[in-house]
Amino acid sequence: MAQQIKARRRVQLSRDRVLHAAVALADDSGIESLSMRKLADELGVVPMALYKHVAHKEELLDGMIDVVVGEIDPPVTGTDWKSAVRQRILSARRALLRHPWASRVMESKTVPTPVVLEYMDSMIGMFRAGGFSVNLTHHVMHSIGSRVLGFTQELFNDSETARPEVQAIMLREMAAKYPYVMEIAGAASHEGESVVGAGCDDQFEFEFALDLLLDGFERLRRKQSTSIGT
Amino acid sequence: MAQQIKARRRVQLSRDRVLHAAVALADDSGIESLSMRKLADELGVVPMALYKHVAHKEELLDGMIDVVVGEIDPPVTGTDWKSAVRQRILSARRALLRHPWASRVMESKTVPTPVVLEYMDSMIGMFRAGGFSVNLTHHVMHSIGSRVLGFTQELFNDSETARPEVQAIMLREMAAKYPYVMEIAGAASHEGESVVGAGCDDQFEFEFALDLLLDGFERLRRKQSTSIGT
DNA sequence: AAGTGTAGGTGTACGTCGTACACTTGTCAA
DNA sequence: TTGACAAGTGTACGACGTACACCTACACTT
Repeated sequence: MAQQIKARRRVQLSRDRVLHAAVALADDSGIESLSMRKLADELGVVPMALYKHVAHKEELLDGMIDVVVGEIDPPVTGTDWKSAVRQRILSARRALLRHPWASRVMESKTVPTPVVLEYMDSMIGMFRAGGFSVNLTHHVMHSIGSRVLGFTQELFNDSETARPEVQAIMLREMAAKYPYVMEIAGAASHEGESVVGAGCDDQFEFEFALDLLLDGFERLRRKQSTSIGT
Repeated sequence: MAQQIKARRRVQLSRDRVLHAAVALADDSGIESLSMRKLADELGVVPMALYKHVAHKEELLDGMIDVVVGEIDPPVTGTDWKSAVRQRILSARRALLRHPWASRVMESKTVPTPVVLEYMDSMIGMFRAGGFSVNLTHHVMHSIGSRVLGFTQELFNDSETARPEVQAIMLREMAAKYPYVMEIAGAASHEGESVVGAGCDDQFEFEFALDLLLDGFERLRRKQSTSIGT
C-alpha cells in the first residue's frame, strides 16, 4: 500500500527504455533532430538523467544500432546457402527500411559494436558452411558490401590501435567469440605487422565486386529479349 | 597606387573559395567538426561573412558535394561500354577516397544537386550508348547502387512534391537537361499519378542486384581452384 | 527502528553551434 | 560628389552536449 502511494517516479528508466525511445523518436522525427533533451522530454525526465544509462550520445547511437541489428532474423536452417543468405539479407533490408537513419549512423562509426560483429560473424558462417573457402568468403562479403548492412568497408580500421599486448588479448577473446570473422581477418593479414586489418587490399575488393556486376550486366545485355531487358 | 595601399582585406571571399576551404577542412578535420565558425576562422573572416556566399550550412554541404563530384573524370570515349563504365566508376571511387566524408553527406541528402544529376545523366548515357535498353539500364543503375556514388536509392523521393503545374514545368526543363535520367524515370512511372518516381519498385531492384551477385558467387564457388577461390 | 551506502534522478552552468538582424565600409556609376 | 549596392562586421538568441554538485529513496546492516 504505502509503496504504491510513494510509487515509482514514472515507470523507472532503464538503458533499454532509453534506447527504444530513442529509436522511436528517430523513426518519426529523423535522426538529425534527435537530441538528448528531446529524448529526455519524451521520457518525462530531465536531460541529465539519461547519462545514468548511456555514457554519451555516441553510446546512445551505438545502442540504437544494436536495437536495429537485433531485429534481423537469425539464419534459417535446412536450405542451401543461397536461399539462406538471401532470406537473411532481405530480413536485414526490412529492418533498415523500418529505420532509415540506421545505415547512415552505421556508416559514421569506425568500430563495430559486439552485436554488429556477432551478426557479421554469423553471416560469414553461412558462406563457410555453404562450402566457400576463407578467401572467397572474404571477397564475397566485400562484394555484398552495403547490401549486407553498410559497414563492411572498414570493419577493422587500424587507426586507433592499442598497445600490442592489449591487442593480443583482445585478439584471443575475439577469436573465441567471432571465429569466422577472425578466420577471414587472419587470412587477409598474415604478412602485415598489425595483427588485424591492413592486409586487405580495398582496391582489389572493390574491383572484384565491380567486375562481378559488370560481367552480370554483359550477360543480360546480350539477351535483352527477356521480360527484364526490354 | 592608392588602390594598392587600401588593398584587399585579404584575397576577397567568393563562393568558390568558401567551398574549397570547407572541403579542405573536412578532409583533414572530419566532417563532424566542420563548423561555420571554424571555416570562417580558416578564411580569416567573421562567421557571418560566409552567409553572403551560401544561404546556410545545408547549401554549403551541397556545394561541397558538387566540388567532389566535379573531380570525377568525364567518360572516356572510343572504347566499349564496359571499360568506359569501369574507368568512370573507378575515378568516382578515387574522388570519394580523397574525401571520405562525401558519401555520408550525400546519403543524408534527399534531393540531388544539378551537378549530381548531370553526373548521373552522363552515367546512364554510357549504358544507353552501349546498347542497353531503358529498362535494363534502370535496373543496372540500381545494381551498381552505392558503387556509382551512393545516392542512387531515392533519387526522386516524392515527399516534397510541388503543385502539379510547377511540376510540369520542372519536368520539361529536366527533360532538356537530363534526357537520360528522364527516360528512365518516365519508363518507370507511366501508370502512377505522380509524374516522377513512385513507379519504381525498390524491392524488385534490390533483389535484382542481390541475385546478380548471388549468381556470380555461385559460379565462383563451383570452381574454387582459381587463384581467387582458394 | 535507526543508520548508511548507493543507484538513479535533478539543477545549474559552460562552451559551442547555426544564424537573424542591424550596422559599417569599400567600390563604382552617374 | 553622391549615393546605391555588395561585402564584411558585431551582437545576440535559442538549442545543443555534458561536467559537476546535489538530492532522494530504497536495500542493507546492526
